Amino acid sequence: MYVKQLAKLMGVTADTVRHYTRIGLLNPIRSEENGYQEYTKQDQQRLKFIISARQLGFSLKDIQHIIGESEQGNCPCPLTRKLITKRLEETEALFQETLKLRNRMHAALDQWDTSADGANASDVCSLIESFVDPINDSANKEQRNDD
Amino acid sequence: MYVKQLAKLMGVTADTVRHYTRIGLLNPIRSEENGYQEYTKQDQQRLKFIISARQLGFSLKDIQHIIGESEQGNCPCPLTRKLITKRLEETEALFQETLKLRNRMHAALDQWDTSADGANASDVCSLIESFVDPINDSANKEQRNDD
DNA sequence: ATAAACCTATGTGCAACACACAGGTCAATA
DNA sequence: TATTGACCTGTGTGTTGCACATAGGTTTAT
Repeated sequence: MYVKQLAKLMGVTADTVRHYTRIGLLNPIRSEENGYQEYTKQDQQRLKFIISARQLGFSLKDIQHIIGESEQGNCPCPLTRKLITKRLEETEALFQETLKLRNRMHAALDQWDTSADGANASDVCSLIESFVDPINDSANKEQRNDD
Repeated sequence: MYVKQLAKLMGVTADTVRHYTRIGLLNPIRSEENGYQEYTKQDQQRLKFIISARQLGFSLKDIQHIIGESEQGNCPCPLTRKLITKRLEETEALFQETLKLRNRMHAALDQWDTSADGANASDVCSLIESFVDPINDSANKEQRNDD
């Protein structure tokens, strides 16, 4: 089976399959007559595993390590548990950051809705330069003991 | 002012300043005696703008375009509004994806808490290969009309 | 003068692919 | 049989926003 067929079968792009092959996650056989990569059932199973692991947030390097453990005859599960814990922390952090960014963007759009496009010569874009984040504006943060 | 000093002053790394310089966002003057980049007050203002824009989710390329508009004498605000709308959509999508990923990871950890590290020879990692996502498992999705 | 500490510019690496390119393969047609 | 066209292939490079490594220059202390 050539790259395109495997890709289609597994619902990914041919470039993705080539990428996994390049970094050694898949090990097709180089056809002698035309130089094409020939993928076997094993590669197909392997690719399925990679896709599942990616869905759970593992990086390709994580997956390499997990496969490495497995191929050395060790049970990869402890490593898997350890890795997902780290990835979960990162995902949690990304989630929080993305949430905050989204809020900032909404706040900016709200503010810009009622502000004109005025252009001082001194700045680049008055909208951006005069944006005050109501969430992170320390004067408006939680307590207002200054009145 | 050299790169380190400007970076420290603005709360970013010297590498960040160098990066912005390399892609033309900052335009320091090359000192003739030692070949170092000399940053002016203008660069400092520009850097401040870049940092603000980054906080609002604009890409460096967005910022280049906005600055380009401004330097051509046009008001960049319409462009700014258009760009942030696009970026907000992307951020919203990322937010949703990250949320779903987080949920999948939690579900996996929950499931793995009560499942042993069993290792079938045929698979790479039984934890990953036998993970069933309760959220996306179509058999458990909303309606159960098959009974 | 010389050593140590600190700074600089430039080149490369990272993640996970997507894209561009040049050329090979295969079936249909003239 | 030759040729056209559609489709496929591998390999090289681009993407984003920096961080890191390297080699060397500057400055200060001795």
